[in-house]
Amino acid sequence: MGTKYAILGLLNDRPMHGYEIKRCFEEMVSNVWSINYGRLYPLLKRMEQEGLIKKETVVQENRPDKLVYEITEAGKEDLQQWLLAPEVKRQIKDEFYLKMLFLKHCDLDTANQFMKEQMAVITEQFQKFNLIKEQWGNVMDPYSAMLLEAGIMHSEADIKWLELCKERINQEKKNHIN
Amino acid sequence: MGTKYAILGLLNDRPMHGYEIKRCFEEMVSNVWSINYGRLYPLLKRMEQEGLIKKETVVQENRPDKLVYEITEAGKEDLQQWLLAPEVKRQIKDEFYLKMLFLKHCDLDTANQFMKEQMAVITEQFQKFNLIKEQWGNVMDPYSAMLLEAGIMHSEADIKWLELCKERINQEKKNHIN
DNA sequence: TGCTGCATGTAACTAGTTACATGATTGT
DNA sequence: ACAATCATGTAACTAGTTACATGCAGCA
Repeated sequence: MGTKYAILGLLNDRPMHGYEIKRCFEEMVSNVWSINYGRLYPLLKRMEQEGLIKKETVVQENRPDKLVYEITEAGKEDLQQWLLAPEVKRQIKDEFYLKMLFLKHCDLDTANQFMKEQMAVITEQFQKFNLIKEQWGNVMDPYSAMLLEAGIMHSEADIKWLELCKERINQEKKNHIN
Repeated sequence: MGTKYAILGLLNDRPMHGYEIKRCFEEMVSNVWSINYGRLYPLLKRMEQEGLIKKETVVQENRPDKLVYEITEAGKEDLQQWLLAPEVKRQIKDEFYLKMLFLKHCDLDTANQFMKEQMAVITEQFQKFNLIKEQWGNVMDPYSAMLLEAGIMHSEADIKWLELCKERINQEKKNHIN
């Protein structure tokens, strides 16, 4: 349950309300995780019942009330315990790779068209990451900067891989004609 | 729905029964996708109802009957349509990255211990991929070989990234003491 | 007047996991 | 005698998505 620990990890910095947690997800961990309200609010309730976090209602003027959640000692322990175990079952699960595998069922033109468009998507992502690094790299906290770096390095790997696939597929499909 | 298209993609090669599809998942796409029987069998039924695949019962001696599924024209069209659109919402979603982010909540020793163990896991994976490449690379079909290459390149990226993180975290946590 | 942001939530849904049930055959 | 392989399935569960509902504030 990554989402639970992502929430605990964010709350270990400082207490936050749901809306704020969602914002944090978007700006800090969007590269490697995401959440939506339909999952967030019920999960916060459950985590409070389990004693991992505790709630305080903050009444605001001209604004809806905020339910500010704070991590408890039990929550901190749970987080630390999760944190220590390395991830063993890792997988680069992405439909992009599935599509690449099934390019074997396409003709060469269609395959090349797909790879061209996918390459555009990935390089755009790569450039976006680099722009963020240039603009915010100096003021970012080092751990968020690390995640950004992971994004950069993996899009770079994808670009190189796509280049390799292009060559191989073009060679393979041409041989198939002869 | 990646699983649906993974099944269609496999059946586009040749007709298969459920058990066989599961085996194919394990040996061909396990690197980028996976499935379990609890999802597979009901999904096959649904896909048959939707007219994407059609079933034929093969009676066997000394073995349970097989339900062999074949892709239909509608299924082929559906597959092709999915195949053409590049993946735009891409994310390296893995709890490993989350854990790396939350190493900020650990002391230096704990963080180093985690990174050491995680590094062992990733290099083992990397070596396993390379062993498969050496042993089977020449006889593998080029598209499966491509997926293997993706696995290699991404574990390589993770190794380099972890190395970078080690340096940064050690520097950062030492500064924090002073 | 209408849009965006703040703030919390639910209902209905899809996707995926785990554990179990059945029962024969083949290999150690 | 026991485990693995072949073969299909279901029930109960967890995880995650999408769309909707409410309502006020501030801005163009």
